[in-house]
Amino acid sequence: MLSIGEVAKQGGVSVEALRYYEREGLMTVPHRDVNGYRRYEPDAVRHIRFIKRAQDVGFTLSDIKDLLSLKADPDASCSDVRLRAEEKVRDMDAKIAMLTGMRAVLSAWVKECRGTGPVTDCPILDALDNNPKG
Amino acid sequence: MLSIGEVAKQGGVSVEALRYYEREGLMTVPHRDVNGYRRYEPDAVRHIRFIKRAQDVGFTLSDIKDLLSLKADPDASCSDVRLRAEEKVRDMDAKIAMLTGMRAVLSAWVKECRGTGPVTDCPILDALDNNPKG
DNA sequence: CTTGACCCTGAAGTAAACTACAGGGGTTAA
DNA sequence: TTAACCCCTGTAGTTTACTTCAGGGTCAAG
Repeated sequence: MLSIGEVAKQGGVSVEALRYYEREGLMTVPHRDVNGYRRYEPDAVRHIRFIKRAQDVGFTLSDIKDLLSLKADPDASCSDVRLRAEEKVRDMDAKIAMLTGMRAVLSAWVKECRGTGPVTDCPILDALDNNPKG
Repeated sequence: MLSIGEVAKQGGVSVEALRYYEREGLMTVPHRDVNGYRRYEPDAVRHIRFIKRAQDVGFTLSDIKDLLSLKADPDASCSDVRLRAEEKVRDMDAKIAMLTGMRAVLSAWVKECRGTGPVTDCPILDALDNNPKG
């Protein structure tokens, strides 16, 4: 049995984050010691790492809550999980596409700028002002 | 002279957003009519569109406030603007790289999943659990 | 004279994922 | 016994870019 501090350290999160996960229903409520301290099974560390890895590939805590209930549901199927993952991949594709587009526009403007001279004659500001110089 | 509703419509933002920009110092305080209503110069629409275009290429309102003060500063140079833009491009590159990495990992997991069978034998959950199946 | 469209202020709510703070108790070792 | 840690609760703050709400004034048309 581990204290909250030990779980936090081994899981790579803060103690406050653990209490937050508990409040948000991402973890089963741990047992309490006589003094009121939380006591975790060693398995809790694995659980935290699951959450962290899921975050690392783009899932939100809300998504993760959903994944965890699938994981715990004997009637759930593998395709339920795959659907969530595919949707997340699509979300990321959309974000990447949007960022890539913005990046392209902005870097094109940067290229037009010699970087010298007064701001009154700046191609970037002109572009933002919709005052194409050509 | 335009009412706030007219500026909002022509600028493509909400009335509340305009008042918000004013509070945040992104717009010069407009004149007031006898009844207390805001009265804008026609130029205000151009100003709003500047803000929107800057948002569309990834600048935050805080960045934009900075850009606007450069724009208004006769001593500012074009390179000041370019530095901001280059930094933003770098930020976006970092975000794109992070998303692309996450996407790659997740979609690799998806590919391992046949999408059939019980959740107890799901390669995606196994990966999240750090239980490589091979 | 009332209905509807517009305007005003100030404060609070939203999402996400925590962090920080106030105020207090438990444990251990020098 | 006092310092140095650890733990507890509950509430509030953080960031961004607004939106929503409560409560109320203004104005033109019918």
